[in-house]
Amino acid sequence: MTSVNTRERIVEAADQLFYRQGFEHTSFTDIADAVQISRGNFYHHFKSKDEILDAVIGMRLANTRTMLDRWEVEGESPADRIRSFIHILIANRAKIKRYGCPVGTLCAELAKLVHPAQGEANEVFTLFRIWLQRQFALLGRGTDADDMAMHLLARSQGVATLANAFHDESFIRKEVEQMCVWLDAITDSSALGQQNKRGRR
Amino acid sequence: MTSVNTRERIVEAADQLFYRQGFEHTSFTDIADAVQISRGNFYHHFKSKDEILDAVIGMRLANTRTMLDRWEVEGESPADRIRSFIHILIANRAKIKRYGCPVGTLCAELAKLVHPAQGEANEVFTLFRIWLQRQFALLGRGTDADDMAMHLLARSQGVATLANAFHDESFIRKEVEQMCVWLDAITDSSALGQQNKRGRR
DNA sequence: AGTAATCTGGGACGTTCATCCTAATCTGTC
DNA sequence: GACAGATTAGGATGAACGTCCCAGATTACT
Repeated sequence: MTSVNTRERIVEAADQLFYRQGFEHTSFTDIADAVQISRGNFYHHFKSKDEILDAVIGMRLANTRTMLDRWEVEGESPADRIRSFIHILIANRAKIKRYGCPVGTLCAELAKLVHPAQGEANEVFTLFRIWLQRQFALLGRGTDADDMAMHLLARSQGVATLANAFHDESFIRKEVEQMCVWLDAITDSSALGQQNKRGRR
Repeated sequence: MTSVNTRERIVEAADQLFYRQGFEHTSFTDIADAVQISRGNFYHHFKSKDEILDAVIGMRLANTRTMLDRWEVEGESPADRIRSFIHILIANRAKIKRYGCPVGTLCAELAKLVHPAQGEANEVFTLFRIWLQRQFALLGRGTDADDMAMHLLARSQGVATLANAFHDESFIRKEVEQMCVWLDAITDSSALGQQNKRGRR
């Protein structure tokens, strides 16, 4: 019973450390110190470091699914839901400035390591991609819904990368504004007459 | 005399390996094998691994400066020069698909390592940023030239990140096309009547 | 209360790593 | 041809790492 708790604490600590320090640069000792647990104790919960990574990715996938599902219920219109996606950048701006995007940086690292978990890490991207694709399709963009999903994903990634490199939060705000303008243009052209609110922030 | 050659070969091999495997994941043995040199021999050319990194970044900075200077001479119009920048993505599409953007991935890695050379690595970004800013200023966009430079940098980074994650070259082509469309819109609105050729690839 | 399963701590092992050291070889100069 | 400096090879070193092992401690079930 308490072991379940311990396992969760390990995964959560590893999640944070992998994000902040990278997967390879995070050692068992780092995680052990964070969870206040002995090193050798890990192997009762996980067979290897890679297995911890799998658990971390699994948790991220679950959290992402939960978040997207919530938005699908709460968001009034597809455009609103897409705006929710765009505003992740604002909500997480401080961490993005320091550590970049958790999804993008992990995928990039695992790609260089030629790590077996590469595919699972990319699944998080796919989750966003398919979700966005569905929203754009609902906006009447059936043909190029996937292109638009990828386009928006790419812009978010680029913003995170540069905000991190230049340590600039204001850049995030500017680009988020631009993305919303772009989205409004999409919305207006596909569903004429349907006015959409602007100028939040 | 031969030592200069060796030093250069070390830096070039390290450059490639840092790109493909990441800085931390590349060991002295890896570089030694690539250059066909003994391990202990490094310390006659470099005092530490960090010093090799400095040399690699220095070489990248120099190469980037050379490239940008060449474009400034060759490119007929500022818009042409910006198009040269955008087309880096096309020229390097195979490597980007496999390893991402060399600049972005290195900056992201060093940020997580809290590495002292972080600032120097970011300088490569700054080089592009200032160069693009100048081109946009020449297009009459004095006020928001820097915003546009950052915007284009971000989009390039995002494209590289996703092309790498999804292993998709065609996505690069699509987005490059879109960026050129965007650039043409900028050009047309700022310099009316100056027709610019379109539809390459 | 007693026993089996689960959990935990801490040390041991073998590997890899960056770095250092030293002896040998090469190179250029007088 | 001798000598000094530059260059090289390869082993030594100590630290850090992932992993393994096992003896206690705790928990759960009868």
